[in-house]
Amino acid sequence: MNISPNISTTPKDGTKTPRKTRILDAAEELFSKRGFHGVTLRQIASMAGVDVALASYHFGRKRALFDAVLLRRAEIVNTVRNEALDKCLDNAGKNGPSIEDIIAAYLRPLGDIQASGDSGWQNYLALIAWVNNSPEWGDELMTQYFNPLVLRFIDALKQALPDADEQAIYWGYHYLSGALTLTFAETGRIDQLSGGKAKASNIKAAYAHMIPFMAAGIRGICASKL
Amino acid sequence: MNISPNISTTPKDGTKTPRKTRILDAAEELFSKRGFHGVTLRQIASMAGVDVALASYHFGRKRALFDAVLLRRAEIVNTVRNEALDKCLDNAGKNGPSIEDIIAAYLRPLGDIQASGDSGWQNYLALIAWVNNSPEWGDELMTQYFNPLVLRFIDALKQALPDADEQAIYWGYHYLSGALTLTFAETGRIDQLSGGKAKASNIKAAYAHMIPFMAAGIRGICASKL
DNA sequence: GTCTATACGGCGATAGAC
DNA sequence: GTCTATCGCCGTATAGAC
Repeated sequence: MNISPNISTTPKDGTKTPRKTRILDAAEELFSKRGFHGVTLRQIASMAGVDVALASYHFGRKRALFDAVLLRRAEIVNTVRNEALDKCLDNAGKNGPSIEDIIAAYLRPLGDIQASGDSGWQNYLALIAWVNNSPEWGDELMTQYFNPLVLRFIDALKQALPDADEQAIYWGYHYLSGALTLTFAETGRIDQLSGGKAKASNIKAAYAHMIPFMAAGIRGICASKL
Repeated sequence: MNISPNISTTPKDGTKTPRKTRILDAAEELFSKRGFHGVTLRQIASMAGVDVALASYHFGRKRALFDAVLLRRAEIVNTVRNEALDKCLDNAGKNGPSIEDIIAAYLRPLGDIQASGDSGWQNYLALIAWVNNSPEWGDELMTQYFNPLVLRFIDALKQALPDADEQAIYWGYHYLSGALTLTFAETGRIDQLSGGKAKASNIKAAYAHMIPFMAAGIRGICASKL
């Protein structure tokens, strides 16, 4: 599936794309690297090659531009991931899908997006990582943009682990979420720490390890009485 | 062990603590909530009840103040965690400690700090979460302040899993790190998502689940051929 | 040494003229 | 749809009071 309908995926010919889109692209890139407060409208405008005031004209306040950046790709991500979850549930036998299948359905679309090499999408995912870890807006924005999908995912886990303590499942999701978003953030820390033996740029490896790790972890806390 | 020698742990009598300390406390709190760029020196000075210029007098540039905040508690955390790792290795039988023991030694001191209820320490941990997820400085600063401890921890894991693929261990650490720092961040997201069934304020639950989760996860990716 | 008052150049977001 | 103007706050430097 094409992950970027209606979205300029940072084409070479920058001048042909609408200025409004160029502003969103620039904002996405800068916000993803330095967060909301670390970026100025002038920097965004400069990177987009437009006048400062054009951003305000199109989007209003700085915060509204930030929201517009988040919103632009949210629907697409949610569609792709919901489809993956549908397929996972449909293809399962009468006992339902395995934990691995559910987690793979949740993660793999993101891995595909990240591995596509589209820098716009990579910036978007890094921005989500920033949002998720923000004490200021993490709760509000993640709830606003991704709650239905997350709740479906957690529900599938509950069905696959009918005897599990509910609280354990929420904590398991929380850990998965933290690990996932640190992977999005691409700080370079794992490269440094491992002396190059593990690389953040090796997206396939990141997800290939993440799926069995999280499945085993969730099984672990749901099996053990705490 | 006392986790806060020489450090004012946000006492009631705010006026008695040295102004330099009050500046650090205020900076710690504000940086932890809004990040480096989201805070101004004037806000910090105002919260500390001092003149703006005093921060510059004591610390120089804004970035130097930020570093001073990080440095202040880093040595203490590292000491406590190194001791926990020492004890874990000493107490182990000739086969060495289990994965669970190693992870518990790595995590439990942080759980104790967080559960102590000291708001200064809680702000500090939230700030570390911010740093860890920062594409701008995450790699540089985490390496600078915590690398020796992290390398010891990873080494202990390698010894406990002699047949494991090295890359898998680094990825396992990476996931643990992401989960841990999202827990520090206390965004309130897990409360919201679970409808109150799991609470970020329940630190004991967070760590009680985290230890078996991570142990099972690391076992999982080290056992399976990928 | 510790601290305050003040000032400066620069850039922030935004509104209003064009 | 575009640009200029404005006002306030930014980080920082400094002169001097205690």
